[in-house]
Amino acid sequence: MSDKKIPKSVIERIPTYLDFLKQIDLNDNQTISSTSLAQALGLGEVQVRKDLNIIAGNGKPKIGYNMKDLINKIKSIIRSNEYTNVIVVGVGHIGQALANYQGFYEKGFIIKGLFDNNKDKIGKVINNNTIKSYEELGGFCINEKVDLAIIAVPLENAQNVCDDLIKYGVKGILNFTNCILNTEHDIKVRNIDIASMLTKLSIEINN
Amino acid sequence: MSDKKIPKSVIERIPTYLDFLKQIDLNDNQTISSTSLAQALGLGEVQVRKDLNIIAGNGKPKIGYNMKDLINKIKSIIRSNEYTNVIVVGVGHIGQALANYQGFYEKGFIIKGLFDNNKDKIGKVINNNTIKSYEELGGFCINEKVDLAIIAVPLENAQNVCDDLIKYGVKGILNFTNCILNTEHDIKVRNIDIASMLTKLSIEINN
DNA sequence: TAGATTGTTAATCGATTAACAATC
DNA sequence: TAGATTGTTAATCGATTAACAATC
Repeated sequence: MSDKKIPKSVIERIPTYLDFLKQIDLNDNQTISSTSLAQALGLGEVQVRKDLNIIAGNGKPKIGYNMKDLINKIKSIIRSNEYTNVIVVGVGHIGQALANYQGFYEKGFIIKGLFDNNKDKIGKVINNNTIKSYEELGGFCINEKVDLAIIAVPLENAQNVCDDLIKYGVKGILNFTNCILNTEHDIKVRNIDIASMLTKLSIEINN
Repeated sequence: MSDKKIPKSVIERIPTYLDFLKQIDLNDNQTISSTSLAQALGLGEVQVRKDLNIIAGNGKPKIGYNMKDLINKIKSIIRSNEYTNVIVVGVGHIGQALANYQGFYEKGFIIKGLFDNNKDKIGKVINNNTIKSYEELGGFCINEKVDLAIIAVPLENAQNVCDDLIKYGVKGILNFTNCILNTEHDIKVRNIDIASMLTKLSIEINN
């Protein structure tokens, strides 16, 4: 990356910007101002201006930001000019839902493989993906250059799977278990712990 | 609430503390120090001490924190001495996975109702819950005093469902769509946008 | 008493917001 | 030129970390 590091807080907002920009007709609107973006997304307008300056850095006074350019800049930050390969490890209820999830493709992700160690599941087809044996994980990750993996296995297997994925060169993990994954290498991990989300909501309601 | 407001950053960590405390045998260990907690959870020890002070506020020098007391304090913050009723609106792939999710009960949540507007789904039973018609939503929320709801409907219906839920007295919403929900009232919303999570991971990998 | 551990006060850091200058 | 809109610099705010005093 030639550019400076993007602050964590800005990363959090980038998908929101991209989603919104994508849904606007580029023929009708060639530029957009930070003011209108801020209003539509419920953010501060100075914040949006600062974000866009970090992301694209070529707004024009009086005119705003060129939408096409903005979208391309964001896409290049995400590296989503091409599709990114993702695998799902663990095809339980959550794993199945993910395998069927329609939102990935339009955001530039393709589920390339499903893995499970349950013999009854191996070979079954979900949404055009055949469930593979866990033994095939290593070879697959290396051959297909898998960068991102989703862990949706039972809690007790999560750390093992995580260790394996790192070994096989995966660079980012989306973890659906509430296991605190131990990762020494510089791999990126994000956790989605659904029950904890409810817990946090519960606290906020009473806070 | 008689106590002061709990800062947002501390709320984020409370489920982690509780999960960890619960898995320790209370007979073997009656107290725990901030140092050991910090190490186990990969947090700073001063941070843990500050958090626990806000949460419980009765650590004893040389001894640490009484585990039983700590657990009870956290539970009272979550209001999870009793079970909290949750409903799921939208029984697609994600909704079904949630209906089957085993992690809720042990964290004090019970899925009390599943709702969908698809006639083919209404009446079907998932994990002991019969899918109800969307028309029944209002009466159900009011009668059962539902505080928390999970939205897992298609994007285009999300705002409508949200408006209805607010009308029916729901206080917190877990939103699985990538719709930016518009809520004027002081209702708490948390978003789980799975595809955006992958997007953020993608950025971090290249950042 | 001495040492471990807590709680408090001050310093640092990053993110947000405000004020204002630059410019198309 | 005047006005809208950007970008920059400074102020504020909240969270984290560091230093240290209090105490069981």
